[in-house]
Amino acid sequence: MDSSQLLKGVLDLAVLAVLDERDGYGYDVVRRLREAGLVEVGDASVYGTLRRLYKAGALTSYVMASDEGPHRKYYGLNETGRSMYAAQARTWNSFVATMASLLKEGRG
Amino acid sequence: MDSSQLLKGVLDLAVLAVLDERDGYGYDVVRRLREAGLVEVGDASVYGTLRRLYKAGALTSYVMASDEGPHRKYYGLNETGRSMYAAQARTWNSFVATMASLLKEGRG
DNA sequence: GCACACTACTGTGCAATGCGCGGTAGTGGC
DNA sequence: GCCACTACCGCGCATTGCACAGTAGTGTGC
Repeated sequence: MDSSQLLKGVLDLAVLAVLDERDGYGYDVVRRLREAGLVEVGDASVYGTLRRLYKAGALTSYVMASDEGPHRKYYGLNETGRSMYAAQARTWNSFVATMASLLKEGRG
Repeated sequence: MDSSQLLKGVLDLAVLAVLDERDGYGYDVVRRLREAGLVEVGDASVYGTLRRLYKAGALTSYVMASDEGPHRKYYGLNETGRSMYAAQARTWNSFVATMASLLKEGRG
């Protein structure tokens, strides 16, 4: 198992988490995820996730010019996105708890 | 997000965990996972995972007759399986920790 | 002795999603 | 002009969980 498989279904949550902290554009989200420890995340995955979340109505989007390169497409959470974030965080936490109890039994 | 996506890449670990506790056959593993809280796990997924892990050399396999139905194909961890289990558990735990720090930042 | 339910395993095809790779563009340094 | 870095997008692939259908053994009710 490399963590690429672990990301399945959780990348949405991770992206929602960084955007909940503050709006960001694709390249920036990639950097923030990597700094947070998700070093193996691919840029294409993040762009794809952002587009998917936007299409799902969870994100707002606005374009801004930049001094240091091409334009940046910023994304931010809207109400739908925030409740999606909360719901997914809950699901994730209970899932983690379930896994924790499973793993403990064989080792405690 | 339904937890089916969360299972991606983690079902291996979950199956290794229940087999580490004690040998089991497919149907039994499904039941134990569901009792542990993974209620949405599909039987075909578990059988597929068992076959995959067996093919990867992580499991031993032996067939036993049963009083209450057809034969049962038992699976158990071998050395490879145990080290795979330990490695995946470590990866999982550090991944969970990374996610936890990500989620915390946006909420206090 | 036949239909049915429950146990137990298998195969096929599908859908979701992360990724590698390559392509397009803008800005600045040499 | 060429290259590096920033920034974004599209294509096709691999993995993997699942629904569904099928095979088979055992016991129950009639």
